[in-house]
Amino acid sequence: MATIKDVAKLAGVSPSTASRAMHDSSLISEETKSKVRHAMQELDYSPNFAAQNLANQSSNTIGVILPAREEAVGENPFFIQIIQGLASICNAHDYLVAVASGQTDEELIKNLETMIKRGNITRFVFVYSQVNDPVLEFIKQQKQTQYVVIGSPESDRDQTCYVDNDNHLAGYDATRYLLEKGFETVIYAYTNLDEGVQNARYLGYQQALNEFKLPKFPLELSNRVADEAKNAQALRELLKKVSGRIAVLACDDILALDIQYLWDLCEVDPSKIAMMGFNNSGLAKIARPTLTSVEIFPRFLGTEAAALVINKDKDTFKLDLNRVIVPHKIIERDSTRF
Amino acid sequence: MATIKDVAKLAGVSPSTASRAMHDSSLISEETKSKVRHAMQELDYSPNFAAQNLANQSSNTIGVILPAREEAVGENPFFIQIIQGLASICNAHDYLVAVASGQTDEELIKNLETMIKRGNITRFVFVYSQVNDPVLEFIKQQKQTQYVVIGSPESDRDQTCYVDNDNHLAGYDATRYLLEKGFETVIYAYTNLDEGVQNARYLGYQQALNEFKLPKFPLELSNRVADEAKNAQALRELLKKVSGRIAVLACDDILALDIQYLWDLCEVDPSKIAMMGFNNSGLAKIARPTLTSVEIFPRFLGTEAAALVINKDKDTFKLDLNRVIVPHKIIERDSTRF
DNA sequence: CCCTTTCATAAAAACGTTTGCATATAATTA
DNA sequence: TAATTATATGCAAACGTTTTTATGAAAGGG
Repeated sequence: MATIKDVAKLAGVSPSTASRAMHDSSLISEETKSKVRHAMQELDYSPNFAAQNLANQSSNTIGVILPAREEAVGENPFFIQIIQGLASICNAHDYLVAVASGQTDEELIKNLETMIKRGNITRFVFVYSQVNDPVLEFIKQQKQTQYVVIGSPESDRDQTCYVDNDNHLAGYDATRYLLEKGFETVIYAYTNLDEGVQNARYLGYQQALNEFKLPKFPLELSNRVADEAKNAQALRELLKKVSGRIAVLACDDILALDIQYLWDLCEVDPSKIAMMGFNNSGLAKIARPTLTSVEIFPRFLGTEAAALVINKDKDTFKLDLNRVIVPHKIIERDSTRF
Repeated sequence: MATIKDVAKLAGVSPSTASRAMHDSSLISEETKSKVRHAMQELDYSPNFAAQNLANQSSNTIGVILPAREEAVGENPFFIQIIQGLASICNAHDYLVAVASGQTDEELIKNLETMIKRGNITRFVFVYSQVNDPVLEFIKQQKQTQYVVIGSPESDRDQTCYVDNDNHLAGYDATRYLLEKGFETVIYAYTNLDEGVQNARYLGYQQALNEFKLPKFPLELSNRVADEAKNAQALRELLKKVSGRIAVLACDDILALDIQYLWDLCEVDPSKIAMMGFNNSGLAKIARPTLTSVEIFPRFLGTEAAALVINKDKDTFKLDLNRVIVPHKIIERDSTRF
């Protein structure tokens, strides 16, 4: 494997000159740069990461932090697309992407300590966001570390750099879409309004209904299987109060699917009620009827986060790049086509 | 940050002695080792990865390779659990886990080249397996690289190191489970027998039926939404030929769910037909009725792969450790409880 | 034409380890 | 007691970069 010394020798210069030429230093003449470039080509040279890291006292590595809670991992079908996007961009910029994980928060933090201390890793991407996250707290405390959160940061929103969808707007757009389709009643189904995403979508839903001067029908359901009867009961009660053409907007596709299973237990004709979800997950395509949903482009969450975190060292970095909003798109399917 | 020189100075020895002491070299007296250990503690020392990598000409980094095809990523809900498991174990052993990805195979290979050449990364884990995979081919060609495949290697099975479930056995066990429950007809539904997993499960299914001297009923379905009517037709045809208590064993939970949507189009009472799937995905819990499925413990695929790839350098490495089979477990739910 | 500045390059030190070789001391043997 | 061998340690080079400092040549100014 060729080293910078080989390049230098072939180009007839010293290693220091070769190094500077490679970094396009203004100290080096165009002529010499050209010689060095040719030597590099000739030898198929590319610099060694370890040596660079050692000399620069910094690693060209981005740490990506997965949540420790096993459930959290299972729940989110997007992680992998996010990581894919992240790794694509980072790799393309010659950054390595190192995954940090663990079975508990403590273990995860211990692993992060290692990465920071021994690996000189200073830039991180959280692929989740949680209230009172001790892991985030830990990273925040470290000197010299920088991080980007994917999702809506649960605290210090103004001080943290994040990339997210605009869930408020998505809720608004979805609701308007239904209203403009002529549905007179739109129900918003959720499981837990303490969860940021569900809440944001709910606020958007409210805003749209306010603009149309229509009443809101929030419906809290349980996502526990055992509570099915209770859920059906809640749904039945609510349906008694409403009239006209009805649509149910569920906070995500899974809940939408859950509700579709509930119709049997209610005395309504499912084909008369429109359904809509969020996330455009695989489920939406296989459900019957196929489910209208809001695509949120998880891959772009990854690519945008990568762009942010990579540019963090460049001092040209602007504050208004601190938050990136990935757009969404309504994917219309059979569940709202009538 | 403390370096080995600081430790050496505090312990009153030279850096080389300190280094040897840390590696528990037999050249160093127990007394000196103890002094060094104390100094390490005192200074909270831990070695710098970049320096070690440079000196050792090898990186303590495991590359984990995600498939380039976007669909492949979306399809497999296990990736993230696998990576979680992998990262947990690797991090615990002071290995970094670097993700390699790309939008196309070419891009992915280019990124891998960088990791190998510039990053000194020589050990990889494929979190997927594919026939005629150019990426695998590329890694195989490299000198000095070692890799573990998660899933069943599609070629060179005897020469490659892999960790997988025993899908044949899983198919067998699932079928036996149904037969022992008293179902007289077991249908195996699949979408593509060219796919290794579906095929292996099918073979196990066949074996069980042979042992029971019962006829096999393979049923090929399309997973394209547009083919729903065709699927229903195929199912209806098949049902005409069979009798007694019937169970459908689908090659995975998604297909099982798909089939449940099909009952309406057939003239059968769904509550009379048992359903069973594989993978114990989230779907199995939310389906109605809840779906009996075979849990395959994806996290362990990751942890076992990590153990394999980490031990690959130790020359104690035995051939019979070359393949690791992660056990499965039938999770009984309502869809087969009658 | 000498002095100063600018420009282009080289030499050497540094980053934090590991390791081959040399060396010093203690223990053994003749 | 001198010669030999074990045992324990230090020195210095090496890994492949970057960067500070030094050096030489050309150019500009008076």
